[in-house]
Amino acid sequence: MAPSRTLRTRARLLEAALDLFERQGYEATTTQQVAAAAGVSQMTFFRHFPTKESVLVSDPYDPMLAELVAAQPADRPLIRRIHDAFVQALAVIEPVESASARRRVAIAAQLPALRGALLAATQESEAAVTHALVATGADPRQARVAASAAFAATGTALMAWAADSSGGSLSDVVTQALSVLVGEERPSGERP
Amino acid sequence: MAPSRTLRTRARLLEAALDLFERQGYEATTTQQVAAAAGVSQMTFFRHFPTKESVLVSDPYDPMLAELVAAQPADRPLIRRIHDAFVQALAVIEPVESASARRRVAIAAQLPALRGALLAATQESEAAVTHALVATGADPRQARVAASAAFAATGTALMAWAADSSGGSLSDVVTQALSVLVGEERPSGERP
DNA sequence: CCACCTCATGTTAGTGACTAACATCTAGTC
DNA sequence: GACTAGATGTTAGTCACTAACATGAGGTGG
Repeated sequence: MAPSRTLRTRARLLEAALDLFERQGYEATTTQQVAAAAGVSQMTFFRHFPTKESVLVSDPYDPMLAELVAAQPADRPLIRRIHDAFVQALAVIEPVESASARRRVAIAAQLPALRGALLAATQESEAAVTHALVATGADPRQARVAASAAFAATGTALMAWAADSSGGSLSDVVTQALSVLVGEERPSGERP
Repeated sequence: MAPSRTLRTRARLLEAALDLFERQGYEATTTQQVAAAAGVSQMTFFRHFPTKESVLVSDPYDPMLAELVAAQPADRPLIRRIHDAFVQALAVIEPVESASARRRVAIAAQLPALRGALLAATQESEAAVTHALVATGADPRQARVAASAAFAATGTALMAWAADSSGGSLSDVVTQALSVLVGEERPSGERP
């Protein structure tokens, strides 16, 4: 069963866009070129991706994240709950997305404007997590702050991960980043 | 001594832009209209503000922040140091900027794209703070994560502050936001 | 008071992201 | 082999932003 025409076109556009971005740079690549390389018109590009940026930033995992956050025991600190939910989410996401995600993040990490866009794009996810926390009785203001901090930390770590191709699994990097917030700060790892 | 022509034009543009944004919305306002309202050409607008967004997001305080961060005792946790530096910085910034800043943030808080832009704009400040921390011997990765988390939390709190005009001083809001990260989570405020 | 020099500004023309409206074409259905 | 819905094409336009060159106003030195 071949994927629907819509999905195939979208995949061709994504592939063409990543190729061109990597080869000639994001800014030097026009949406026209991407469309042409995928064999469609510019209009079709914009029907599949609302903006040029959106090729690099997509985040269909909000509902799962929110669920996982809500499932954490409510008596633990907010950031700890978010931390644990993220780690659980990564176990699911990593095997599927790791390849394409790294390409996208690596491209985005190079341009300040795109780094920002990537961070900005997490806002929906942030809202979802915040909502999940508030539903368990958390103070709304604190929940929002905790969520934004956690996403910022994760996003920052993600870009560092994509930039040094030195490796380390996605999970490891994110876990390390979040543990800075949870309060375990030590250059190496000994426990008092 | 009257301010230079450059500064006067910039001030007129800023005022005209805020007025129009508040009255007819950010997206519905074109840079042409802003320029016309300030009595200059569109070209002149872009000479004073590199982008339309930049009217709402400006951040000349990076150097001070970095200095204050560097001045914190190096044996304290990263986030605690950032927290203290922010509080000290606000004592200086608040009296000067509070009025215009609130207008700008209030406008930006309404549009998701602008909320993102505002968060994204803190990246230079983040870099500055990260650098200051690393200079004191902190682990670069941890420093970056801590800085991004702190700025995200602050930015989020800022937007909440500008949105509910219910008041509370800028310092209070930011302090509360950061204390979520420092690990003092309590709905209200009693101290153990 | 005039020539002069420097910048802020104006003008024009262009690129590129994105949108609206309407025409067309393709994939599966009956 | 028509039939219909959704994917695509075409065209024309708006708006943010840029490059090139022309003009204008301000203060300075003579």
